[in-house]
Amino acid sequence: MARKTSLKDIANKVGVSTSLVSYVLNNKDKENRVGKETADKIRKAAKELNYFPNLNARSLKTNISHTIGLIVADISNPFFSSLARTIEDEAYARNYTVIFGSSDENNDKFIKVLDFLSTRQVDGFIVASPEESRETVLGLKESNVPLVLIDRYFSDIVVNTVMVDNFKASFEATNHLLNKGHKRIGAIVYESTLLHYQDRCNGYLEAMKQAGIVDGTQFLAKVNHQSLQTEIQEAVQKLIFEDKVTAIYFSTNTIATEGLKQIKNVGKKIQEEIDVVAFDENLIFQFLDVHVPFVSQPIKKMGQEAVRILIDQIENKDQGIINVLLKATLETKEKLQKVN
Amino acid sequence: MARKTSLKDIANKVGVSTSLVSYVLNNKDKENRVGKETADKIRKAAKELNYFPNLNARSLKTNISHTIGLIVADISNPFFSSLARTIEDEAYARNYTVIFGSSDENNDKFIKVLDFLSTRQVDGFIVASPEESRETVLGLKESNVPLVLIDRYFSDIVVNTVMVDNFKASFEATNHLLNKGHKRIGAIVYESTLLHYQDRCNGYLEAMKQAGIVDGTQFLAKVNHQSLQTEIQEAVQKLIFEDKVTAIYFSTNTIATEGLKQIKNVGKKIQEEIDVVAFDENLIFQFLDVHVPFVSQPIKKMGQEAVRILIDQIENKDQGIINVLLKATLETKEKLQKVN
DNA sequence: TACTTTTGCTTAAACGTTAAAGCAAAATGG
DNA sequence: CCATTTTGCTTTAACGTTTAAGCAAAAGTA
Repeated sequence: MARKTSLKDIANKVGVSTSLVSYVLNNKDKENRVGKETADKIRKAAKELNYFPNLNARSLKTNISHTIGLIVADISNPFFSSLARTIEDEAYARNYTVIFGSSDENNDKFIKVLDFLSTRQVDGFIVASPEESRETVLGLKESNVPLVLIDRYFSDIVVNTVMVDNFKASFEATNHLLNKGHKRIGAIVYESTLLHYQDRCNGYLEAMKQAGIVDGTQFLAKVNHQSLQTEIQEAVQKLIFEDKVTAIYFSTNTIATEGLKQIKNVGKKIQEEIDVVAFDENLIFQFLDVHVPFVSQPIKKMGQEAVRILIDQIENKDQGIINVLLKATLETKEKLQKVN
Repeated sequence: MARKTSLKDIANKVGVSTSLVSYVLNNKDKENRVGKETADKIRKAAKELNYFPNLNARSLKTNISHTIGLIVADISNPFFSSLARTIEDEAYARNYTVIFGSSDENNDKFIKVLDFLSTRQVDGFIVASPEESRETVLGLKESNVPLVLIDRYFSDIVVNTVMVDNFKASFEATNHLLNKGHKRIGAIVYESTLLHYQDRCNGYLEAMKQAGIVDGTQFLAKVNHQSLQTEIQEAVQKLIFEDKVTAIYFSTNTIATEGLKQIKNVGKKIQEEIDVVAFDENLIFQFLDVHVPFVSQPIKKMGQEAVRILIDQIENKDQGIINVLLKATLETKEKLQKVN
């Protein structure tokens, strides 16, 4: 691979010092009293030699790499890849690139990715922190690297966050079912230490409690991330046949997918026999003969806010700790029809 | 953000020169005759000071950034995000990070992303080149940056590629329908200059031709990427009601999703009334009451091969131009049942 | 004319690394 | 015991930038 052209190459060609070239190409020629003619010659030569600055060198000198690190649970998960996309767009627009890594909900992998990216001198991190990562995030925060937590948070770590109001959305989703007259409403949630998942769980429980119908924990199934498929299979069967629920709330995308499959598998008609509501949009909803109400997350807004906060922090337009709490809205059939 | 510890900090602490520290931490202490005790002291100090090398500085010196650039059409598209994931895993395992960008099937954006990543001194590119990007890819190739094209190719540009045999897979998919006795088989493909899409189209046409039943072009609907939804709507209606096809081949993931929706919308039963086959797996297949045969792409293998070829090239284990053609297999109901 | 100011440039040092070259002291060999 | 080799380290320069400081010539002022 041929060596790229450097400031020095341009300087030699024009017959000036590299400093002048640097000033001109950074559009600081006016402040630094570079002659108009020389400036033009330099710009022309830069074009001719197809010059691109070496950002590593610049970063070494300026300590700003214009790169942000994005760590999510799994980039191939549609929620995170959509998030990644909006983060990419926003970052590019601000002249930043993004390096990414997946943690697989595993703190050790998370640490590995963090080290990997630190080594690349990223200017800051946008992080969806995995299970068991409290200490790691705390350490990260204490290292004073600009940091924004997205999607997940820790109640006792004061740091920038961009979150969705999971509790409220869950509460509303459950209420939707309650309002339709259901009393025996099941819920399937992740067995997880992650607070945002617990919020979803608590939103459901609170709605049930306020409705005063029954102790919600009775109809609550917690499933494990690893053995999702079999556990959801069991959960759906238990809820339907033992607990005789008439509706189920699925608290995540993946749970909804598997859960709906199971309802079909056990021979029940979705919505007619077992009413449902889900957290997160899902392509498959379009293929059910009925409309599944779902909690829609403002992914684009989340990504934009996260990048904005992070870059402001990096560039010292610092405004202290910022916590953005976005509203996730329940999309029902009625609501959609109103739009059309 | 507190300054990170550098080689110099360690050198000062131990009381030696930075060179020694560099040798030791790069495990070149033996070759460079560093005393055992000093080496131990250096390693200890590095631990204590929580040293991480500055890869920008190293890269500046060595001209190797251990970063690869990944450019796809859209990272939020499930095919590409899955690909990104396997590329990430493979790259990390080889001590490389990946920076990504989406081209949106647009050559100008593609060029912008390329420049952006070049500037970051990536060691090489894995690229799913967008529409109208022949000249750009040619230029990239001529710049001698290590490069692997993935998913898409140009017949007249000799460069590393990792492809799937689209023609053959399409041919087999169409034959599957022919073997079931269908004669009037429609196909919906992208109107595109991208050869891999054309290959899919040609695979269909060739199968139809060999079957000698009818001129396939008659049942071929080309749809535009931009106005997908409406065009597929029209295409499906035309194929079913005017051309009286009894089966349809969907040549991409997105086309299949929209196409299947339309079949339902016009009141036809999938498979019973209109038989189908699709290119690429799709979550929604699980939600149809019938099994949709589909062409399964070896995404993991694609990512692994691309990274392997690229890094070998970067590290000069150069083996000339490599073209990998992977087989995409038709997954039918019968086949799946054999596995279980 | 003799000064100050402005203009247009160069020099030099630094960022954190790597690695070739150099150099003294200790160890070895005959 | 002197010459050679080995050992253990340092010095130096370089990668491509940025930027403060410096300096001579031209222009302005009085």
